[in-house]
Formats: sequence, C-alpha cells, structure tokens
Amino acid sequence: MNQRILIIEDETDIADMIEYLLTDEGYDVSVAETGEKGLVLLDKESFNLVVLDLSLPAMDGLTVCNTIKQRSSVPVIILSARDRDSDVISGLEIGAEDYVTKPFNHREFILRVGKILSRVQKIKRQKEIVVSDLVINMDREEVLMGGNQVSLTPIEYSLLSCLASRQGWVISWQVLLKQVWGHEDWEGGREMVKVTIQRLRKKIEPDPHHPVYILNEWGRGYKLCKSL
Amino acid sequence: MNQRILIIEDETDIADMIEYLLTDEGYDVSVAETGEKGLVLLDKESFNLVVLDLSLPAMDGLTVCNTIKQRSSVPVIILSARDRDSDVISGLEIGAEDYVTKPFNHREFILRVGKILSRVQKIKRQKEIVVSDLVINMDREEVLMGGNQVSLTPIEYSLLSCLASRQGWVISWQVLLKQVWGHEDWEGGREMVKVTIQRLRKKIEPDPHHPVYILNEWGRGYKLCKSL
DNA sequence: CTTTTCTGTTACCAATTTGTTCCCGAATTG
DNA sequence: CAATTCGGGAACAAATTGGTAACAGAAAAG
Repeated sequence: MNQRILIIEDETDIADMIEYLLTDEGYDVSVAETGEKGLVLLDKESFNLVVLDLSLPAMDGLTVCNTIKQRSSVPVIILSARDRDSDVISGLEIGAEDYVTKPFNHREFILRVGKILSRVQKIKRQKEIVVSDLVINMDREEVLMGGNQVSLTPIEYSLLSCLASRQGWVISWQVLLKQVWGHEDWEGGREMVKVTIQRLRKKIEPDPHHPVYILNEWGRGYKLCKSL
Repeated sequence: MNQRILIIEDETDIADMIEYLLTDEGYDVSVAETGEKGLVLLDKESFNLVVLDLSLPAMDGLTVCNTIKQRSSVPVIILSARDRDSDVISGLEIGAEDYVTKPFNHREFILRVGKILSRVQKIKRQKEIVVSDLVINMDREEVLMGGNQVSLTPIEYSLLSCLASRQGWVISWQVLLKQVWGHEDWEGGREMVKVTIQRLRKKIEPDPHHPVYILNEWGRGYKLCKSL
C-alpha cells in the first residue's frame, strides 16, 4: 500500500496543486479544507504524513498542529506565508518536523516530503524498546522477558506495541480500543481493554498484582513505563 | 484568519475611528452600539478582544464588563473619559486587562491592543507553564511540583490547565464551569468549582490554607498567578 | 472430530474520584 | 449594623474506574 498523506489547506487551488504533485509521486492523498475536518480524518484513518497550512480560517494552524501532536505521532510539514507568519515560525514553538514557506519550489517540496517519510520509515524499522528485563522487538514482533521469549496472542501483542510506540505516554482506553480493535464505539470496549491489559500483565509482569511495566494512571489510561 | 475584535461604543464617531484604526492593522472588527447588543454578539460569535466604553447609556460599562467576564474569558480593554470616570478607574475595580483614557494616542492604543493579543497567543502556544516550583506540561498533561510529579484527577487537571491557559488573568467560576464541566447552568456548579479548587490547592499548594499559586479575587474569580 | 487456545462477556469488589451538603467567617450591600 | 453573598473547609454519599476471576463461544491446532 502506498504511503498516505493528508493535506489540510483551505485554499482550493493550492490544495489541488499539492494533491497533484504528491499523487504524481505515487502517494495516496486526502484533502481536508478545515482543521476540524482534518482532525476528524486523522482520528478515523491513518496517515504517514500531514501537510498543514498555518493560516487556516476558524481553528488556527498552530492549534491544529498541537492537537495533532497530542493525538498521534504523525509527522507534520507546515506551510506558511513568509510575510504573515514569520514571527510565529521564528518562535519555533511548533512541534512540526519541517516547514515550507509559500510560494515554494515544487521539486524541493517533494524532496522534503520524501526525506521525512524515509526518516520515519527508518526509525520504525529498527525499533526495539527495552525496559529493564523487557525487550520488545517491533520489527520481528517478538517480546522477550529476561532473554526468554514470551508468547503473546495477536491482540496482546498489538496492545503492547501500541503502548510501546508511545512509551512513557499515557494512552486512554478509547485510543487503545481504536488502535488495537479498530472500533470507535463498542459497548464492551472498556471491559475488553481492561481484561486484555490484565492478560498482558500476567505474561510480562514479574508480579502481575504489582505491575511495574504497564502502569495505570487513574481516569487517564495506561502507559508503558520508560525505565524501572 | 484574522483576529477578531469587538468594539462596544455608543458614540458613532469614536467607534468609527477605532474601527478604522484596527481594520487598518489587519483585524476583523465588529461594532455594537449598546452593551446589550455587544453581549448578544459575544454569545453568538467569538472574539479575541473586546474594546469597551465605560460610559455607555442604559446598561453601564462596569456592568457590561462584569457580565462579559462572567460569561467568557475574552480580554477586555476599557475606554474611559478621564474626567468622568477617573474615580472608578483608580479603584481598579474592573476586571479588565487594560484601560485607556480618552482622548488617546492612536499609536499607543494600537500597541496596547497588539500587546494583549500577542500575550494570549504566546500562552496558547506554550506547552509548558512554569510558576516558580510549579510546572504544568500541557503536552503530556503532567504537573510537577519541585520536580516531583503530582497526580491530579482528570477534572483537577482540566481546571488547572484552564487557569494556566489564561495565566495571570482572572477567570470567573461560570467560565470555569463551562470549560471544565461543559455545563452552562447547573444548580451546584458554583460549589463544584469551589470544592475542586480546594482539592487542587491541597495537591499543589505548599500551604493550602495560604495559597500562592491559585489565587482568588473576591467576586471575580480565580487566577493562576504569573510568578511568586 | 476433539482438544486447546484465544477472544469476548459478565459479575463482583475495592479504590478513587466526583458531587452534595452544611457550617463558618469575611467582604459587600443597603 | 443587619442581611446577603462569597469563599474556605470538612464530611458524607453517589458514581466511576480499575483489578480479578470465571465462563462460553469462536478459532486454531492436533
């Protein structure tokens, strides 16, 4: 499957142009005309990259960028008009991976997109999460406890890797439900996450009744701790 | 999208002048000739700043200002005639963010407007709010006191981050209620805010009985102080 | 076709949080 | 100076959340 890119841009002509450029390069491109629509799309589907215009109407670009960064780890490229937003940019208070000022050179833009995507791919490929005795090899989908392989079921592994992908961050059961099971709303979803966490703990925690790896923060969610 | 400013001013010539000044600066300006109309507009649309004349007919400026502050967290700049309202002003008994006496220097006025707006923007962009030993990380939804993590409940955190998002400015309990709980009208709402503030203080104040971080301004609301 | 494993469901308990109520003192109003 | 409103505080009740075990249907393995 092709890499997917989301463009958040209100000016139709620019959006069209970028869409054309990227589609031509072999990417799957979606366009959202507002920040809100973009966020909704990001919640529903998964993208490898977001191209975000800073000067959006209604919800401003910075807010959108921050929200994206809070909810996922998708890389973001900011589009900005040099004259209008230069002060904002110089503040560097954006969590974006790169930014491009309008008008931009098409070739350069394509190059930057490619660069970021390949960087992310690289990181993803060589990822191995280690917490004390626990080793999660995202590449081989393998989990080791003190050198011994732990056999996790597909769902258990999916849940663990979801926590591992944002190690140290708290993830709500709603997000886990969506990422692992794919459902948004599901009567018994809460319970399912709860039980699966429990099963996971039985397999990877030295003492499941006093977990040290998978911790809970009341009312907020679960996290894979960074170190013991 | 441009920043939006609402002018509440009955004297047409002054209103026109200010509108011209601000539009020229690139703001989107709306004008209301009475306090009532202004309040209605504020309920319907959203503004980044309000310029309010103190000496309005019918509903007087102070009342309007108080009502605004009860309903929203928009910053307000007061316009006053030095001779008429000086006594009121000197008392500082207004919850406004700034005030300007008529007649005023145009450049100075523009500067003040810009200053307040940029202050709001700056706080919005900040992902970490620091007051002495208290650190609020808006990204990770984490609060530290002297380096140690404080575990806040979801509602407590929500309340604190609401105060932090307008650090240094007073927020009425009505606004807090709306922002944190989502309710507009709720019998026990006032109490709830009170109790939650109390619980928050127990967790982040060195001496909860003599708070230094979360302060109250009588009859107006609470604020997270800027520095100790 | 049977056995095992995985997944989803339910029920219950304990801990924690959230909502409510009542009381008191201080500030404000008339 | 009384009456009222506001803020601080404690204590109790209701609702949520998280941990646990047990059970049954579905899927996979033998």
